[in-house]
Amino acid sequence: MEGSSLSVRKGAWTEKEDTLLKECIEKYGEGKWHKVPSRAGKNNSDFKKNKQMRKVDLILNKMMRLKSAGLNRCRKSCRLRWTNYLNPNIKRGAFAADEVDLIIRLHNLLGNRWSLIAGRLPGRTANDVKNYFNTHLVKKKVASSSDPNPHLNPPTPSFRVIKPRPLILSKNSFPVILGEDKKINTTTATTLASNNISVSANSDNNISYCFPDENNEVMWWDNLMMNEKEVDYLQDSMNNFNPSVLEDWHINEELECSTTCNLDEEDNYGNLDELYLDGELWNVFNQ
DNA sequence: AAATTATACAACCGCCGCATT
DNA sequence: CAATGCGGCGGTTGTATAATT
Repeated sequence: MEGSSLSVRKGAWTEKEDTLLKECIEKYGEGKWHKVPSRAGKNNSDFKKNKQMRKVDLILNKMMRLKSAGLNRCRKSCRLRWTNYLNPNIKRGAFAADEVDLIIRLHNLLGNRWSLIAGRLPGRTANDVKNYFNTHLVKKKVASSSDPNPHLNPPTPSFRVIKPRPLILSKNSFPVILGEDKKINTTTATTLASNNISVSANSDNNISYCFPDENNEVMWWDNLMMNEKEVDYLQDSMNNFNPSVLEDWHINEELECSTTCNLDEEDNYGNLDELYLDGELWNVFNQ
């Protein structure tokens, strides 16, 4: 699949190209993919030239694509080859049963967001996950359909995709914060506490959900597993919220503040037992 | 054994959001 | 503010290999 001298190579990568790319990544690190084709296949001294010379190099490389000595590949091809194949962190071999289980669960939650799904499977790439799903999981579902003409009447998937919903709300649609008694209503507290969801607000009165510990895998998972019913419940609470209850709650105009809600089973109220003005807004989950 | 079909997965394409110019 | 370039993503295709006829 050799193209003309001015076009970039396509198709399968050769060993030589792989070597050039690996050496380039080892030398310069990942990223800056637009620079990779010109960097790969050159020795260090070439890149100690002055800025102007490097610019000339780049132009020349664009024209010549380093015909024989360098890597005649576009930036996207380089990135793809590295992220999907050459990266030493990639795990090879068949998917384990627990990995498959996780893929199915995450796909139910996230839909075809392969990069997100792969992000929870160490060593697996989005392409791997996508390929695996399409070849091993989708076909099984389709094959189970009894419809003789799937083109006219496509089979209904046996799984339901629940897409995550953004949970950032304006002050006037948010039900949680009450007045000086530092209490929140029962239903909201129950939902929040059972999902370990925290609430945060900045000085513009924009209130957001966040997860309590972004480094805690179990927490992350628990919160993601919040099902559609629970989300509906929460949204419903928000829709029925009376904004007047917010009036007594003062947001420090200088500092950002955040709260953590825990359900108190004794009086069935969610006590606002943590409130800190540390100037640091909790990491917002979604925008 | 040869031809055909199915499968697996590497790679490409077009689009998008974001940052920079 | 528009244009441009970049990194990244998901859908789709291409192709080598395996399985079947």
